[in-house]
Amino acid sequence: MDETTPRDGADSLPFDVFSRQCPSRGTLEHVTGRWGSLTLTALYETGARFNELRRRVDGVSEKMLSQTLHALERDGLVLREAQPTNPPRVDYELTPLGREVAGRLLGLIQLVEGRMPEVLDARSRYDEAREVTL
Amino acid sequence: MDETTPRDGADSLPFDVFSRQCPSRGTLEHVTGRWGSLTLTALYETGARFNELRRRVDGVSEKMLSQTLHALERDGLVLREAQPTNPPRVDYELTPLGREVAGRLLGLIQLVEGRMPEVLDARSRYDEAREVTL
DNA sequence: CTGTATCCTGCCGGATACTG
DNA sequence: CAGTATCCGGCAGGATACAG
Repeated sequence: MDETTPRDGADSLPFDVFSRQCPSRGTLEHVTGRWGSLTLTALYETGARFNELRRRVDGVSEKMLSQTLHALERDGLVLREAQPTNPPRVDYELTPLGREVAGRLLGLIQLVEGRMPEVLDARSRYDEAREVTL
Repeated sequence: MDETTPRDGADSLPFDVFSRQCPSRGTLEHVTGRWGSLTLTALYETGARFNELRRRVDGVSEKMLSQTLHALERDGLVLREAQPTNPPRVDYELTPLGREVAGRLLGLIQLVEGRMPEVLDARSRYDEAREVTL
């Protein structure tokens, strides 16, 4: 593979996330970002209202959840349904595309969760090896 | 589902990424982070040396690539092989676990890349709707 | 070539207060 | 309840220089 080739099979890709200015990179960051991934997967089983969502995603602030939801809604991954009642009630749920993305994220998360023992093991070994040198 | 239940089926999970202090959250962030996801998938097809990797991941700085690689190596996802030659030569490649994770990431990335037309469409509609209101 | 070390800036993101 | 507005500290992360 010569160096002008970005990567295998990527020649014909209109949206290459490995290229700096490609808009797909921004979307990927929304999806995989600190709160984006958790928000999407939190909506996988069932939709939720704002505060319910806050409770599902432990640690997220109002501001960041709001920002995250707006970005995901703009990208067409989350659907926002506001009801003009009093008190106001807003439901969030995944769009079909959002569900596909969330499904993949869920798989990734479950893989990571399931392999945490290995990860923690690797960390111990890594840290131990570093301590000796120090 | 009462509010003490974290989420469906998660009762018995030792590592729940939805909980704030769980170490799995940190690993997930390494994996899905801005540079982590691109670095891992860039190594999927074949290992690479430092500068080759920098070229594959367009836009990453030396500092961030170095940091990212260290974090991934510590978590047992990337293997670092330094050869004591002059000039120095260091090869990076995925561990078996890293390959599994990268595979999932690759699927996610390809999904996003393939659906970018839909995403851009959704964005246009969203922005248009906002402009009217402003 | 393969990195660290240092400096510096922007903006991420938390806390708080306020609105409808 | 469902958010926006504002302030502000910390750190992510870029640029640069330097080391082995």
